Amino acid sequence: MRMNEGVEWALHSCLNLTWAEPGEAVTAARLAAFYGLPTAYMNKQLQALTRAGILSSISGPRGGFRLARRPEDITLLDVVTAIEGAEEAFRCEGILKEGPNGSADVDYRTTCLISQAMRKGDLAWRREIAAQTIADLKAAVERAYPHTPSSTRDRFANLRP
Amino acid sequence: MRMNEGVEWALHSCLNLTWAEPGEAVTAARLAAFYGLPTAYMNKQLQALTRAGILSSISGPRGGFRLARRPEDITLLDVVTAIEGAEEAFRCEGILKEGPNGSADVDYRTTCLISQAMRKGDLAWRREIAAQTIADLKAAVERAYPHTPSSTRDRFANLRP
DNA sequence: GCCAGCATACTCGGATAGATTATGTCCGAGTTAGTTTGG
DNA sequence: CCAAACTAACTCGGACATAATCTATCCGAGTATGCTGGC
Repeated sequence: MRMNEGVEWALHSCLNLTWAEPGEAVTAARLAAFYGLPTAYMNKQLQALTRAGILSSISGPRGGFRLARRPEDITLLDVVTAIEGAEEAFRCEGILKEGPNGSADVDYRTTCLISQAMRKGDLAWRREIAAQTIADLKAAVERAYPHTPSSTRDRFANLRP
Repeated sequence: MRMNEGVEWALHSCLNLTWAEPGEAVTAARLAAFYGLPTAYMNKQLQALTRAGILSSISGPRGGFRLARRPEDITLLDVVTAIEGAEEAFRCEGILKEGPNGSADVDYRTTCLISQAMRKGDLAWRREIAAQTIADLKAAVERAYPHTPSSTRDRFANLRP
């Protein structure tokens, strides 16, 4: 049950984009070089974020990615869902169908008590990370590491990808 | 981030074992046939539960598996951890090491604020499913479906695996 | 009739293949910037 | 000198390989059972 590596990349990239020059689009190559990551695969993650409406993309020279919404309106759950998909972690495949008194017509995701119990956990997880936004993270980082905004901008400016 | 299919099998099997005849060991073949699942793979899951101290196994004729502890002392988290392992879902690989002012000596799982934010979600999930035991499920099922204990025992007795 | 020894069938346990998903890479469609050429 | 068209480089986007993990299977080590033969 490991989460995709791309989730970490996506979260860091969204955060980094909050510190980019206003109106500036940052290319996938720069966002990847920021952490020494493979460009093409980073591009893949950014595409997923774009499809989810979290980033907007611009083609051609001077192109790249920028945040499509305000950081206050992007929750961590949004980012995770964009990369991982929306389905819950626990899979109720409805094995009760084959058990005693089982029926193929019943939706065991709603009637099976095990499924319900696991869903409680899933919902608690979702609630927790949906309560935190990129803006919250940005503020917390700037409080703990005040130099981060400027050093991020510097790195974007000086990186030669 | 899909959870192993085996988690569902393990949870149902633990529950079924609470309804077995007291002192009776149930073979992997019967537990698998209960839901029409492949025996050998079910055996693999039961082995994991045994290694985790949730079940105890007995070899030879009249052998099989039984609960190693009281249902009150087995949480859903115990079962999930036995199958999935103990590591958390979100992977902080410490990509900040390669970022500006990054250091190879720092443990970014504790200092990275993104990692901390995601850990909040992970802990909420763990807390929720650790609060529920096999005994709780057993009681809930018996309340909702009173015939389940006897029909489970019947199926164990009559299954010809 | 009773007991000891033995063969046998049964069960778990770990080692071994196959399928699915995640990871990583490549090249083409579209776009913008700069250049060139003609008026 | 100015403007319009063109060239060329750059960027995203999706299609294509490779690696890791999950799923499924197989066979061997060990054990309790039931039988057999002797006392």
